[in-house]
Amino acid sequence: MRIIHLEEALHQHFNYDFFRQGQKEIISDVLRGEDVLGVLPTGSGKSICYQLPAKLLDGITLVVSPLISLMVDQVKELKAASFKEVIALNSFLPFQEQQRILKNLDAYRLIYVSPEWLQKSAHLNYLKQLPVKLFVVDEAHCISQWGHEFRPDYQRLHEAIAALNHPRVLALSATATPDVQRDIIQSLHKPDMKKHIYPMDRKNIAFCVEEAENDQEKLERITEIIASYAVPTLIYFTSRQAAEEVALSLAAKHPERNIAYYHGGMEAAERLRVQQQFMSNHIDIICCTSAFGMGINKPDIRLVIHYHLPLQIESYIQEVGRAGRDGKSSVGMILYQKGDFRLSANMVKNELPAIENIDHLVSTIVALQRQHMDLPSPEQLHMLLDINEGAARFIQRQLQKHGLLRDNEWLIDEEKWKQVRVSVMNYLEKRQLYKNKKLNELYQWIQTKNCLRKTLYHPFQNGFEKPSDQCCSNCGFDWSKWMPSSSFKTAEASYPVNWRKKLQRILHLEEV
DNA sequence: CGGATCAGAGATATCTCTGATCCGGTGCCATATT
Repeated sequence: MRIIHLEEALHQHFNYDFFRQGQKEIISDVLRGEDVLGVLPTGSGKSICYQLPAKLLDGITLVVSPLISLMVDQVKELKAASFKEVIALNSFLPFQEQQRILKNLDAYRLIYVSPEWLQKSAHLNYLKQLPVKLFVVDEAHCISQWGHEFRPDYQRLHEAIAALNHPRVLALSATATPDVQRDIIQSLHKPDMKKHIYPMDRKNIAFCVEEAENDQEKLERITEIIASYAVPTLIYFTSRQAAEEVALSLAAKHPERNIAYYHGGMEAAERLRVQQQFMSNHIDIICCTSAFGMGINKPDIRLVIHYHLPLQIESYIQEVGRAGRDGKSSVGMILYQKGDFRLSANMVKNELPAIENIDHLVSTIVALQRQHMDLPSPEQLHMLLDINEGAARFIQRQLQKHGLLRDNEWLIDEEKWKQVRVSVMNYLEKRQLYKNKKLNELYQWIQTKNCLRKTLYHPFQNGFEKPSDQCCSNCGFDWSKWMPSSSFKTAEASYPVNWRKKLQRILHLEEV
């Protein structure tokens, strides 16, 4: 085999002169044919870890990506860098065009797909005819965070890997705690994955936890803070409605700032616009749900405030990690009130079905079958049982796993259900316990009297870097000593009035 | 927790108020006829 000089290849194909931390080690292992789990901090160039192998391997690299918008960005970027043999396959492609592309898939070296797309046997059949040499799972923590309930096809990637005759696997993530790493490895059925784990602590972020009595007080605190600091800011919420409401009242109190909201219930075009205006500093504060963030690479976000708590520490690390990508001093602030825990606990609970829901489903299907009536599609499950969509997906996945459901076909009989009921019930309990454990970890962390930085990172890695500015509110964090550098100009100074008007229209604020 | 929604009671046959109850967040996918 020809000896490849990786630096030369990197220069030749991507015009970089040297590798960043971790890249070369991961790429060497991948080229050697190993299965690899790579956990690299954000902004460290994770995508090169599979893009360079895609150039060097004699075959196709398949990348599973969680969002269409991420795939589109990647493809655009690669094409701009004259890597042309790239395609993203998803529901945005017109049917005819997809058919045409599927018949000519061997024209590509790098193919992006969603986990759902990959589950269609017709799609997989096309891929099976190709020499797929590398199977990449980008943002691999999704396997653990979404795969159990929200997007169960993330837990079925191992089926595709087997169907493709076991190409080497590369799973990449920026924040995978040991719990998540275990989950990824187990779910992919690759117990011998080689781990390349790099620390994820962020020395330029100071952590600040403050307790408030109620929502009113939270709002007042945020109002004060954004009055003092005109910096790009994210405020995270658990409810879409709360995000919108707070955005509106902040906008009313701070007419000099450009404030928008962002959540999954908005039109795609609107979401894109808010995101782009934030990137270009036309918006400086976004009140958002967890929908905002993946793939956002704005270097100068200085302040990330949590108005509500996320459901696990992993989510918190991801969300706060969007601050200070440029290495400059930033703050992660958590505002909480005692009752917030109940909100989170409720969300966790609603994500899982009760075993009675499944009993009810089984007897309903059996009754319908007896009367030769039409059976509901699995997609209608949450309507039928009047449960959360995630809970319905959980049922779907469990029935699939035990052979009571195949594609869209119910294979239910009461005897079979009786046999597997106990194991489904056990799994359900296990998930509930796990989720409560994760929630509890976060809650313990918020309430600790010890150093927040140490308590946050200690369970996941050995030590952490000395903070470059202030440490945390348990180590004497002082707002008055925080001097964020701001490349940011307020919209008033740098943009003509019509921008303001436009933004106010976005916020549905009529001019008074 | 806080809000939205709903059922039932109250003074009167349509509405208004009150207390109980429920729920909140992430995104793929979809293939049809004129």
